Amino acid sequence: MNRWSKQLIPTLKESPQDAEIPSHQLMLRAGLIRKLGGGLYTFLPLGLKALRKVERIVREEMDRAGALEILMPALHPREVWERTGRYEVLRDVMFKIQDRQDRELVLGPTHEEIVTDLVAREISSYKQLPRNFYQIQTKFRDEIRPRFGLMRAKEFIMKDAYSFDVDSDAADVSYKAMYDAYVRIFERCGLRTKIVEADTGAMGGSSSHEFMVLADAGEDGLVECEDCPYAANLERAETGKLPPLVFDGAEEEVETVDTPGARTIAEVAEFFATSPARMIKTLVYVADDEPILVLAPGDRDINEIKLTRALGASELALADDAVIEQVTGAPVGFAGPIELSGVRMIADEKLRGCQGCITGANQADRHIKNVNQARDLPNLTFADLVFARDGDPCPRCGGTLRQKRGIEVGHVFKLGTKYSEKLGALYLDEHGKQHPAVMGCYGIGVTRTLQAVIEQSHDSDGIVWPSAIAPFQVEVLIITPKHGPSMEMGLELAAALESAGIDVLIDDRDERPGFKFKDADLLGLPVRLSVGEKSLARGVVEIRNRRTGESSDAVREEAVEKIRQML
RNA sequence: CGGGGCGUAGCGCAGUCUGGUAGCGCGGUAGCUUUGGGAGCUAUAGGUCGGGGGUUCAAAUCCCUCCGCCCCGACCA
Repeated sequence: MNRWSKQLIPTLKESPQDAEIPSHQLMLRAGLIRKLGGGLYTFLPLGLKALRKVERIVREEMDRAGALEILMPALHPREVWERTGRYEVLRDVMFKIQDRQDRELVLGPTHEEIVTDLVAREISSYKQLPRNFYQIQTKFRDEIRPRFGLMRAKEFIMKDAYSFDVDSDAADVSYKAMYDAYVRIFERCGLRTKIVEADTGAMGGSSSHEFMVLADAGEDGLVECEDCPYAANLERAETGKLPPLVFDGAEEEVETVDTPGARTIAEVAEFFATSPARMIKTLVYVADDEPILVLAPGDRDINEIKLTRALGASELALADDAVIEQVTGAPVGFAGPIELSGVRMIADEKLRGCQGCITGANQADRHIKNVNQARDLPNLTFADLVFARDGDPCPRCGGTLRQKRGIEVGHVFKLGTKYSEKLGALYLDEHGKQHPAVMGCYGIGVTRTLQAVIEQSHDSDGIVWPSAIAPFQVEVLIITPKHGPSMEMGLELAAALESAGIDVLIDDRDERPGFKFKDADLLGLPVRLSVGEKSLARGVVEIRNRRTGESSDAVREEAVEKIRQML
């Protein structure tokens, strides 16, 4: 019997100062978590109960998909990370420590190296493949900026899985199995997710999908097509072809114009009394030590991931002022592609065929107008370099893309053989020939998923838990605990519910009814069963659905069955 | 790391500009009343005013410095 009076459920009437988004506020107010420091949280009994339910769903679906649960250490010797070169890549996100022998260890931010090392030692034959290993474990990342409670924490619980296959086709099958398992997991958690094409980032690999929970508080931008299933993370999203940008002055010769004080796109556009879209934004980047002139429409933002990819660069950064002046021969703010030689240029596709545009003259306080790409910049290299945005055409069907924000709760990657080659995860085929295993990796942010559920399912009164992961499914609220018959009836019903396999919390506190009702709404358990003197006098108890707010009376005998049907 | 904000009782805040007995609401404890949507009255406990240094007869308040937290940005699996 779980009695509130014996629990630790410290609810708060007011929202703590340092919580900004609804899910974070509610987790604190409903007594699920407490903060220890930035990005560090204690799970209180109720929060832990919900977390365990998410974990159980994840475990069941991973097992069902044939993955094998293991548990790897959170502490790793530095050398393992150096073997793949990722010590450098992830240097800044890893917590580093020394043991008493001054050996260097890191707290694991992820486990590709560790699991691949295991497979390298234990698997040697095609007969042992495919295999998929997973764990549910605490990860550590020295986040630049922890945020929003569990949404981005320094320490968080992740389910990570790693598949190993004989070849790429087989790996696709493993990938699909995980993809399908993820769909079921999030469905069972009561989450509506949007699956988007994603960038593989520091993970490497060929393709990946992210499972996003649409929410204004989400940290990731994404676009989805109104007319077809296309959806992608903004980091990756492409756009369909737009008509060439043609403005007034298209037929006229280029002309250099004095533009005193107009330096930014907005200032220049204002000077010419036109829109930023007419500007050819010219940025100087340095890619692997080589300066590059990057051109884009003035109202678009450069997507550095796309740019890096298009250039085939490994390092990319905006040039500093000195480099810009050296390349353009002018102060910052007046760069342009016209009559500039000796520097590599790349332009966004949307500038192809543009006419009547305005750009910098590579002279202080001067710009050039009537630029016609085909005539004035005939030898440009084009690539997709800018972020897609709301209203752009869909790259698949030409429909309209809508921009949204989302919380990334799951991510699946096809990794290829990057890790298996470097760490020697090789197997022998039936002809005795050695091959690296083809890998995939699959993550679910378990703690983040829990918070995402609340972000997606709450109202002005509190949390609205999906039944599957609610800390308890039913709250038996005894209105006047001092009234003997009420208490007896409450305990009896709670016992009956529990024998029916339903999790029950009994609010037996000696508090005013209104106070307890408010707390019940805040906690948001799916069903509230109120036992009070008045209704007992009529021989009934009250059953209320948290989500719909509908309530109805039930006699003792039918209460359990009625509740069971609501869950 | 850049920009902004904050740090005063468990929580939410006032007081800081203009130095002079540390406050309010909620919460806690005890009692009485109340009891179907965050009750009322009374009493009571609870503070290194984030830390350190300085100025001053006197510092929550002014100065220096450090720390922590939140937001925006950059960055990130």
